[in-house]
Amino acid sequence: MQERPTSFDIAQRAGVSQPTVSRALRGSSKVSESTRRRIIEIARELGYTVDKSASALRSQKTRTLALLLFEDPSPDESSINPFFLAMLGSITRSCALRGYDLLISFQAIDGDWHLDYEDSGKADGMILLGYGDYQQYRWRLEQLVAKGAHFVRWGSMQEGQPGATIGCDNLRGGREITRHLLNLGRRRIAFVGSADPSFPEFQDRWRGYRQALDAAGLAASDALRVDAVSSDEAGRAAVSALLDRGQPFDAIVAASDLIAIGALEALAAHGLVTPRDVAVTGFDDILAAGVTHPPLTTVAQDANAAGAALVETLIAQVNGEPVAPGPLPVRVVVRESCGAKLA
Amino acid sequence: MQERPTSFDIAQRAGVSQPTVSRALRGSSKVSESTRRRIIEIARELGYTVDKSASALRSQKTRTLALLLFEDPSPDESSINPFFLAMLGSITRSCALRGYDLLISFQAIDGDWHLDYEDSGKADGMILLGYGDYQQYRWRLEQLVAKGAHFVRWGSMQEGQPGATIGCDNLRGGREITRHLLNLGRRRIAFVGSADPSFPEFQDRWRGYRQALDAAGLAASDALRVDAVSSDEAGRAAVSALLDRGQPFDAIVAASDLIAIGALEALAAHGLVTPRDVAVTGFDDILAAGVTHPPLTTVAQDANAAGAALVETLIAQVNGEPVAPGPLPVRVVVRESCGAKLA
DNA sequence: AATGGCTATGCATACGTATTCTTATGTTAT
DNA sequence: ATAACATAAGAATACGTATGCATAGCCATT
Repeated sequence: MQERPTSFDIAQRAGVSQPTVSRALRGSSKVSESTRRRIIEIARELGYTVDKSASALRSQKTRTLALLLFEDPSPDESSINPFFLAMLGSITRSCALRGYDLLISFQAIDGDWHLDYEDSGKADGMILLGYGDYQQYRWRLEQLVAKGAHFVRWGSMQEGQPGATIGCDNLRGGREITRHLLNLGRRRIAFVGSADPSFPEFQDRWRGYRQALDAAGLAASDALRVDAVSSDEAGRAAVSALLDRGQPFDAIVAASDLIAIGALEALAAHGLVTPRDVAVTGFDDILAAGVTHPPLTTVAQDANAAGAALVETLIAQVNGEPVAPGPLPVRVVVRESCGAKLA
Repeated sequence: MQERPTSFDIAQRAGVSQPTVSRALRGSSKVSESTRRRIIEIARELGYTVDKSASALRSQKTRTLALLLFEDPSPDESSINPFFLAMLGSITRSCALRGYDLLISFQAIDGDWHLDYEDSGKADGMILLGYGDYQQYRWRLEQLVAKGAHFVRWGSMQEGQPGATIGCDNLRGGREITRHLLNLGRRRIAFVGSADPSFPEFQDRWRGYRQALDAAGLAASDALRVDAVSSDEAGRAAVSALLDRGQPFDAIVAASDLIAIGALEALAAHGLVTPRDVAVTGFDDILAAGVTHPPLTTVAQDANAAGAALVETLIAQVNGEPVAPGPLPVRVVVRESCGAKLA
């Protein structure tokens, strides 16, 4: 266990003062190039690294971002939404590229997270990730805005929301996947997923679904919509309930891949063949979507672009450069559950 | 943007000194219960939170752990090993339970991570997660030990390794899944995955595979082993190569689920039916394993237990309480790719 | 009543860096 | 030669908390 060298140690060996060391290492223009090189060399020899706590305390900047993940309603021990996990990768990488550390934390959406991270100097800003009841959410966002906290939220991009929000084009995604099914000749298309304002992404996808039906001269029917939050169990239960209604349908637009996976299982359990009897589509393009039986046609969100956009926007905000990003593009990924690849 | 209150503000309103506030909030026994209650009340009113940087600087403890994820050899942009992602959830939760924050970071295994986190006071200890070439890894671990750094590694538990390691019982897992196939009457069982000391987990699984064959009086043949790192592409390529060898086989023990998924695809591409022609098993029980076609029989590692064990062990180590955890149990999950559920 | 011991609190300071202000050392212009 | 000035670096200090040490008050013991 060696003694950790401080900037004073470097200063002494370099024959300069401690502030000069600090300036040299931070790239200040007020230190001569020769001195800087000498200092950097000595720092490397001694294995010196800047003390994060001291630096943060003095400068009041942590160069750390916090990622807050909100659980789905049922805080099932092991399941995290795979799409968010995929974004985690790109968020982490984007942070690293910009020289930021990333704190990660799971939160109950009705917890006290809104008064912690930035206040306590744990992070310079936070990324908010998670489906969840927007009503419970909103006033906390407003509190954050009032405090002047820095944050970016992943979600449905709508007017009048407190703070910065980035999301993919859920409306367009819902519209295009539904149009895809219409083009394949499906006419009685069900929607599985909440259309409630509490889940604005799902609501947007549902609105897209309705737009596509309208454009085709078909009316969306409440009899063909059934609520489900994002889990395979919910999808299974919802589709079972739908089947029990006795309303005929030839396709299901699921509001997420997890729901779609549940839907596939429920259909199979009832002896229906996908896509022959009922076509099924998802949303998210998680890894599992490629290996379901049949493989799931879905709407891909670009998790990499999403993560990068969140990080870039947040850092800009922290630096006081206002930015107004647009919605991220989506893309229909055609596999087999929609029936497009049948003869 | 309000002014952040400090412990002095609390002290002033409570009519005590700043140190008393600090003691009261940290639960020191040297402050009277009535004073403590008053202070806590005032702190809550003012929305006070302890400044993490200042606290860390003074006490030299960050109450933060760092999770370092090492990439697979090819740093493919979007793919993270799903099993590690699953562990991430329980690691995060365990940290939260113990009042620790969690820093997360992706690292190249041959990078400079070993001299950063603890030195710079970013974290009190680190969790090391990732398959990777053990040779490149080992001397960095030795450096960490020499420095007196705190860390726990996820991996193969073997004698003489530097620092603390926690892993599941890979040997037993390999043995039991192989025995399962033997019990189902398979006799020409191939192993797909590296048997190289650079990937000790895979090597352990391979050793278990051999033990099971030995116990059944069968000899493991090099002709039925083919290298693959953990990705579906690698699995696909490996099984194609195996098929090209012309050696007959009736089962594949894949060293990971991702490899197994690649194997399923390669077999299907060659017109072979799983499990009729070739049974396939995986290792990890990632989410995707339940929805492959056919669903994958695999060895489940308990990601929750694993994450908790890592965190508990590391915190104990940080607190100077030495612990010596044993390997975590594994469990064969029987689905359909092994043929057990055929008539 | 004087002494000792215990409890609750205050005082002073340390943690290691970044920043503001000041000063020394040239350098150029007059 | 001197004044004006740019440049590089030092001195002093602030950031907010935690902790070792000192002390005031109080009760019990003799």
